[in-house]
Amino acid sequence: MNLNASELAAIRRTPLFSQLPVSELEAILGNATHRRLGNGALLFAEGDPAHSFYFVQEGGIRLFKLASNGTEKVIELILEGEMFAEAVGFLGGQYPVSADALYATTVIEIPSQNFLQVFRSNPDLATRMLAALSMRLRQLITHIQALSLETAGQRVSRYLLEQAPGGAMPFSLPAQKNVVASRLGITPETFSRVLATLRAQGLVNVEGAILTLPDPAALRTWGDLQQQG
Amino acid sequence: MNLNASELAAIRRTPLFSQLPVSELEAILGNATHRRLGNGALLFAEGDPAHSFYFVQEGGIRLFKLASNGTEKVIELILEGEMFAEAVGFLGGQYPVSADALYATTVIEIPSQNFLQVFRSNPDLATRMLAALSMRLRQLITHIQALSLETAGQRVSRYLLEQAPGGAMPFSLPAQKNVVASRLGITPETFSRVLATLRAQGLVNVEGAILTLPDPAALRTWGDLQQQG
DNA sequence: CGTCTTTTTGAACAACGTCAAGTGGGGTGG
DNA sequence: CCACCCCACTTGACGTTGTTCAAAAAGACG
Repeated sequence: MNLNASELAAIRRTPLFSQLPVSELEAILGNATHRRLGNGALLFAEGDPAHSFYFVQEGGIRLFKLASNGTEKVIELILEGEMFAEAVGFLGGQYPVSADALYATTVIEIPSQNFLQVFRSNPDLATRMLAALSMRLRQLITHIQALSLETAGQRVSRYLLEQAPGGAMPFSLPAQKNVVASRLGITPETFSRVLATLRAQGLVNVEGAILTLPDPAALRTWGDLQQQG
Repeated sequence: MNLNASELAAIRRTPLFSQLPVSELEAILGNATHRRLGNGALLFAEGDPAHSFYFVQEGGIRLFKLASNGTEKVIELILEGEMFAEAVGFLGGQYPVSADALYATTVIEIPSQNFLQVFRSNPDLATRMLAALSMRLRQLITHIQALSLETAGQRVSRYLLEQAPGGAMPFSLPAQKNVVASRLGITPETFSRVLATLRAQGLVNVEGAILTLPDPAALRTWGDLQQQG
């Protein structure tokens, strides 16, 4: 195994692997390797044969799709300590999205092959896997709902509320504003404008890259008011 | 078991159960029951405890979410012979969407409990399940992409092309136009207008409720041209 | 036929995107 | 230490798409 103790521990903190016996975890991670990615480096492209899934050890990953006119649409942002592309091995097909690094990033690449073997003999792992997937399914459904019936204001306020740990703690955006904007399905300009109104109303404090939500409840109310109709 | 032979056969035509040994299939379907729904009848609501998944024996189901202002957004349309909500049992939680009948509909309600048991002892079923889920995951990702970077015209043309079996065969929309429009994330009015232009250009023929695409390739090209940017 | 619902059509409006010009801050080199 | 540049971000003016509201037309059904 190519991983050290602290890396193992990190992987064990994911819901999927938290209670897997050591022997099986080792079987899965047997061929795992590190991949170090510079800022913006491509990890895989949409359509590439899907042979591995990934754990973000440090940094962040952007999952996106390319439209035929060349513009990119961010589907999801994966941050430190999270896993992604776990599901792809099961169709033996291709990655449905492209992935690149939000900044200097280290991922652990885990070939799906070993995982599939352990999976077949460990019902508990299988169940966890299903749970993880169905959770992601729900997130995507929420995402769809947000895109199709929320205004830009609603999406931004909701996103900020999701980011704020606890509710009023300071936090920083996980990526550049144009990336976050794309994740929200809006342009950087619109994102900037919404943030400006929010700041003007005292609902968001901006100090450099650090954001604070002085009154999360008020922000939530404001978001609801944005509703069109 | 409450199901007759032809019902069993129908269920066996789903990818998930196509190769499951009879004994296990019977174990899963042991407590299955019929549910007959009138036009528009509610099967379950978002937030209801999720105890079962469903097979559409006859008719169709609309999965939707309610916004806080009361408007409904269609997430997916489930037609005859398809299954849905397979995944919910694994989180033991609540349905993330509401479901009602598109027209008079019969579904087979399968308690997830039995399924979970068989699942734990049958790695093959588990693998199929994962495959099914990751396929649905991909569909949702496509859906998200469509909503966030395709114009109304593109979405309609793509949807029509998806519906047309083979390419040029006549077909009818699976639901009323306002339902389909919502599924596409547009208003009925916009849907109607797009269809009107399409008809004017000879790309779609409308005879009552029956649509035909005389030239699928041309329709696809037209859709690509709608691209904004 | 008359009524009710679905669909179509029309016109005005609003939200968001686009294009373009500015602002500001952090890093680099003088 | 300061000046400059570069890049991300902001701000402004304008155009387009799709929504909204309203009303007419077309089906469905008794």
